[in-house]
Amino acid sequence: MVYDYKRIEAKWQKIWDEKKPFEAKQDFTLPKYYSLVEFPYPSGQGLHVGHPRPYTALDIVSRKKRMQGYNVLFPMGWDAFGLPTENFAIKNKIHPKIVTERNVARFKSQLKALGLSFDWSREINTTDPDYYKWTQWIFLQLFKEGLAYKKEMAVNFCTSCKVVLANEEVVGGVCERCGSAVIRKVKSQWMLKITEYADRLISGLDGLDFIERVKTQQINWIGKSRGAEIDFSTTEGDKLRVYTTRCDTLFGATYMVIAPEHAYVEKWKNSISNYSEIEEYRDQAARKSDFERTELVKEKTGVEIKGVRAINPATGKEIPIFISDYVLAGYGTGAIMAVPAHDERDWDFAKKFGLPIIEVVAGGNVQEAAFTDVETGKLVNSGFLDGLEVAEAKEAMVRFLTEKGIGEEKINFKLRDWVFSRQRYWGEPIPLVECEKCGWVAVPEEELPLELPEVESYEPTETGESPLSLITDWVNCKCPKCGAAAKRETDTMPQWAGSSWYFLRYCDPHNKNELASKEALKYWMPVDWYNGGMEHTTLHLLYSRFWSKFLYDINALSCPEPYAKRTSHGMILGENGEKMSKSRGNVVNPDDIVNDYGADTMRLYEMFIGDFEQAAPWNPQSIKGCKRFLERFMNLLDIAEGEGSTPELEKHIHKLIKKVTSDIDTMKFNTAIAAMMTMVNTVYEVGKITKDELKTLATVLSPFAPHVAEEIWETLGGEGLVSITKWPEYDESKTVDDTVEMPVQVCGKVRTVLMIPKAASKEEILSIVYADEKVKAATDGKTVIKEIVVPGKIINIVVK
RNA sequence: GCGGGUAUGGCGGAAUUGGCAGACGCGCCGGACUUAGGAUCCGGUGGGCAACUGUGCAGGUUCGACUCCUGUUACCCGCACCA
Repeated sequence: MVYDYKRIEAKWQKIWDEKKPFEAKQDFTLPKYYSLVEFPYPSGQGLHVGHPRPYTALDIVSRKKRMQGYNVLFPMGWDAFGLPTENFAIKNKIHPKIVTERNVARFKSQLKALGLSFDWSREINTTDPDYYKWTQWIFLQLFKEGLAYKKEMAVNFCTSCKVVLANEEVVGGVCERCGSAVIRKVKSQWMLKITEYADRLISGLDGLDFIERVKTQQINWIGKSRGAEIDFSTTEGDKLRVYTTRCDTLFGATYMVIAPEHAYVEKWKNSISNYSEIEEYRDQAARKSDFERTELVKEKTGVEIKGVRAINPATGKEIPIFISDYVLAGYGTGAIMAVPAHDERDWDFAKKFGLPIIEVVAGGNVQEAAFTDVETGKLVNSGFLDGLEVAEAKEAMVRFLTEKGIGEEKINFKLRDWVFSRQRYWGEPIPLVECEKCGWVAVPEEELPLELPEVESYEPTETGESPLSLITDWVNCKCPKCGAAAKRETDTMPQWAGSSWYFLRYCDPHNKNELASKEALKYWMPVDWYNGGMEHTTLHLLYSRFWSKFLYDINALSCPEPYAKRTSHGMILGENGEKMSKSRGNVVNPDDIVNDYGADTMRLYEMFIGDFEQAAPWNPQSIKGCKRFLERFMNLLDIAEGEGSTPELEKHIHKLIKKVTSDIDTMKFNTAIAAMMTMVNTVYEVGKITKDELKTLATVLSPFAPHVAEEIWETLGGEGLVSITKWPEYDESKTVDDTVEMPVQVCGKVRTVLMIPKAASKEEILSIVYADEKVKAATDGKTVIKEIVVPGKIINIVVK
């Protein structure tokens, strides 16, 4: 039989389209399973072979769950707002809506060609006003609950393009497009108080089935730390407040550092004798991002503030104050007490500026390197703390600070609030109006969606404002509260907004009155299995958990955590082992693979390429192995005869079903396929198989290579579609062998392998072992010291 | 720099979680069929003639270590306005 994949795939894709076997049922009494993959950004380049990896994986999971009797929701949609589309629109003077439509059509046809079992009746698009109506609605609820606020924030601004740039568009400190200098310009931005949920975003992880590295990365990103805030008095009379996690080392604080943006720089202006020097340093620092500041730690920079000094409240000594960009304005109080003996960054700085290093925790040589161990050291040179362990000293210091009224215990988070404004066109308009009398007022809910107005040009304005600010008809409006003349917010939302709740919309995508009905949400949520890239761990995953928790708090959602299980796939790299990218010229287009080998081979290869969680390079040579396997599988039709079972195959088939069933659940798709390959090889060795058995094999194959499986199933006269037939069960007793191969070691070296009855006792095993010639040869004339027998595994005889 | 990962034949990877290292596939070598083979089928394939030796590197624990511990090197991902 010729494997005509083009004919087979077209045929079955058409049948699936017509019979719609993959649509989720609206019957809320059935056991449900919600599997989710991250919806793509429909870029102009189309799909590359990295996309189908997670899609195929969860398609396999979904197909198997469906066959196991679950009502499965496996939806797909488009995260279509964003920069590349907007930049393309600017360059080519095409409406981003048109660009999006075009890209979506391309993506969809590419996905369809892969035979993925998505429920296309629930397709969503974040740029659809019927969708973003609810994105805006959620924002308004956040606003009403006081979780949205305005704050002055620094943005990247290209002086030549006159455009606010995304961090990604700033390369090496200059504008990616024109190469001009990028400055940090302060703008008033909408912020969302995700920090208010910081604790719950940590504790909520507890019962969840997330892979461990996702949990730890989220916890570290939120960065909860227990420390203290301490007031240092200054020669100016003000108190300078610092945050520290090591208040036990207060006696060793020999200088202080404040962030360049710290408000006191301005406040102390008249007392600072070297103000111009300070000012210059501040301007320099403004040109660096937080990342660059902390990255280039090799050489610390800073300037002493001359004319103002601080007093260490523990020692009573006067100490100098510096400004330096290794202290970030956004973390803690924007000021630190520097303890060079016990902090590496302070140590580097102190060495460079010749500042005193005083040891206060014994255990290292602080003139050589900072001693940061908190487990072993004891306090010294620290008055009332001397002799205490670090943990005890922290407690004692907090008590001391509280009693004296110069400080207190303080919990801090690294997590920062979410900057929610973008000075761009292609995003959801922020539905707020600014009225001179009433301040910021929400657009009434019945006026949602607040649609994007048509503009002439998508280019941001000279001043960096969003292009919406030029549409005066749109900007000028009446205050919904008092009716006076007012102006609309012209910033739009970041792309993260639409993706922070899309999984809720899939539950009830055509609902006109709610973001989704309560019943649908209650039935489908939480998502049972969410797979996505590791790169989304700290932003998208936290943002969407934050929104879900908020919606739970306002009773719009009945579960506090949106995802019961989260896994992550590895990247597919180019042939050269590097990340696939247009600029590297190593991108592989799935269309070519589908065309040359067929979708089933493509799917199989993507799953066989390696450990699902690990990155793997693409290898065009290896693909044919998967195609050969499918051909050999199909050719079994030529030898399949009769009903019932073949004795030589029975055990193998039960083992196979067991292995594939559990391998899908544990994402070991590669070994599941290897087991199927071995099975086919075994059938050819045995030389016969019944039609019933081949039908079972086709059922097991069907989640992986659904088109071929349907074709085999139909040829054998199977009833209906194999895609929704019952997943086969296995008999545990038929998966165990009565005799096992056991390696026999002498002094840890394998000397022979013996067949041992499974039920044999230790004595019986040993009598078989000692009867063996090779064992005799290896132990002859030596004394047996120890005999280790691990039933079913290994025998080790230690001799002298 | 900070946070999270990874390292096994020529290549992708497997190893029941402390028990035969290299399953399965690619590639390669040999053979069959053939006018032909970049098709198919059959056999072989970590290194070494061998004793042996091999899981990034250096130690350690153990009857036994790819797996656990200590140290070390290299590479990959993220770092908040890319998605």
